[in-house]
Amino acid sequence: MQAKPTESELEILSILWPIKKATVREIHEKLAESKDTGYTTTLKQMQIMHAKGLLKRDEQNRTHIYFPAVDEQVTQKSLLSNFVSTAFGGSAKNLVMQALGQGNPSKEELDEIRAFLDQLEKEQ
Amino acid sequence: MQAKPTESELEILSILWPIKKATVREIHEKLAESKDTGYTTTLKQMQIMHAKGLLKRDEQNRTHIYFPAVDEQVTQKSLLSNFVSTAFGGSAKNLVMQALGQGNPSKEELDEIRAFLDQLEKEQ
DNA sequence: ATTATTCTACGATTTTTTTCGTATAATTGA
DNA sequence: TCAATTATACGAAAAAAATCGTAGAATAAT
Repeated sequence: MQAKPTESELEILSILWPIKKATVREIHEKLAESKDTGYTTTLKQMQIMHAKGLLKRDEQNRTHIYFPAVDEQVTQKSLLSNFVSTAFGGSAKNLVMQALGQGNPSKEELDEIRAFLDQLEKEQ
Repeated sequence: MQAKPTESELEILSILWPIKKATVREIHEKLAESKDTGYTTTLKQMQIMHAKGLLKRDEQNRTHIYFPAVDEQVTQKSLLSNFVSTAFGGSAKNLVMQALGQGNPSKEELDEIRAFLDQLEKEQ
């Protein structure tokens, strides 16, 4: 069973998911845009994540390369489920409306969501 | 400025928001359904929340009565905004679709959401 | 070839969050 | 009335999460 990533572990995963792989330094520089911690902090964090099984890494070369070891969708799903129940009293609808309200979605996105709603209903 | 509630503070707020007010014992018994911590732990937690300004309380009687001091929607909004950006790379749409997918919403809820989408689009 | 830079590993500290024990006062009930 | 129960307050400890410094090895730059 996969432990829930902490806040700062999630930051790292979020960077890593889209780009698939990265060195500690690359991650660190991304992080540095928004927070102000030392390089070894990022390094240590990623080592811990590796030990926990959240990241994989290639140790062939001196500069290790890290990969996500957990699937983005799967992780999001479990975080979301936890979040909905603690922050939104279990109501996905409330969360959805709030999210839409502040997300400023484009017409295209709205249409995608509509299509998705239709499909959901049909499946039922 | 309002500090972000921690995980277990959020559990307490979630109980309190719908029922508006409660004693420590009432909260504790609710919590006891899902976790297994002592009474004084809940008490202390609520005292801390009071000190932080997350809860108000009426100290008239020996058994204090606690109230939420932060608005549910406002708090949810800020938590959500944080959550979307860390867990969903800032894409509200992705979060919404994932939430709908697992929420198993009823036809009524789906319709509400559709109406909401229409309204959003009109506003733009 | 030397020096400077860049990495990892390791251990430790700091900070934050959660939990609990004990003392004391108020209330309840036998 | 006197013992048992139920509250709060307070301090502290335990647990979890985040941060950093230093050492030593590999690589790069001069």
